[in-house]
Amino acid sequence: MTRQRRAVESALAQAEGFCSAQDLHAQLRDAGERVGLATVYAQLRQLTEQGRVDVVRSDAGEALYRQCGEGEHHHHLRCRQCGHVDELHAPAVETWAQEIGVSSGYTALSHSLEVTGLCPNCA
Amino acid sequence: MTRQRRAVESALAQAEGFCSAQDLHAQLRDAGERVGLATVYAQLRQLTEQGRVDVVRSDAGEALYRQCGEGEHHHHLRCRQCGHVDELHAPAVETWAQEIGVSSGYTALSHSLEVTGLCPNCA
DNA sequence: TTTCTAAATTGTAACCGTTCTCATTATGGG
DNA sequence: CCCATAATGAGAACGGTTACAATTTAGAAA
Repeated sequence: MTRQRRAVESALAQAEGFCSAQDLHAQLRDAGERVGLATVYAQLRQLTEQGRVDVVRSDAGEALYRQCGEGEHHHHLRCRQCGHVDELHAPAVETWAQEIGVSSGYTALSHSLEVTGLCPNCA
Repeated sequence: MTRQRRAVESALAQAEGFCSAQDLHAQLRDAGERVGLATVYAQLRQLTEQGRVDVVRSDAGEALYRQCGEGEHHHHLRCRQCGHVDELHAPAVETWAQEIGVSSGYTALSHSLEVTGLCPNCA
């Protein structure tokens, strides 16, 4: 348990929702914590392997990280054309994902869902 | 409508499920079609903008493409530890995603869903 | 506390998928 | 057939991520 490890976890906890490794690195630098970028990546990989953070990929291909079990979980309805994003809440999908995983013997379940289309303005 | 355009569309149609730009490029090369990698990317971008193909990101950050409206649509249950993937079929989620999009005025709807966890072997 | 060893850290270089550049080639209307 | 316009594509550039190796650090043992 090193100073850097604590710093990364703390930065993740402070961040709301998903943020990239480089965001975290910049945030730590701004906060005066000297942590190497390679270390941020290493910590994030460990945390991911332990199932303590979720990873999704942005459209740009960047990896975005979020602490598991944290606040509001929701999904996105995104326009392919203009990039506009609405939030979706779908309790039925939450329970479905949980149950389908459990029934296959999986644990530490998480999921990601995105609906894409053309919004009224772009159609 | 160029020879290369037809070749890319044809390769996409032949491919089952998602495949990467580089896969398509290799497939075309093997089939004797001379198409530049940059052209494959350009075509895929156009097709994506038109909503004729879906894009998802693999865990490695590669963009994977799939023709819209094509055959079997399904989702994945993936183990975070060993990478094992099971296919999921979820008619209820399909219709939910469709309806939620339509009710927001969206058209040309598509969606992606992935459930992750630790499989029985890795738990 | 001091010493020691294995593990963590980190700057830099490499990697790889993707995008950009721009000279070349092809298309299709007139 | 000609020409203006757009598409093509080899190679360079780019950006996020990972590998590497030298240095530093944590934590146990003495």
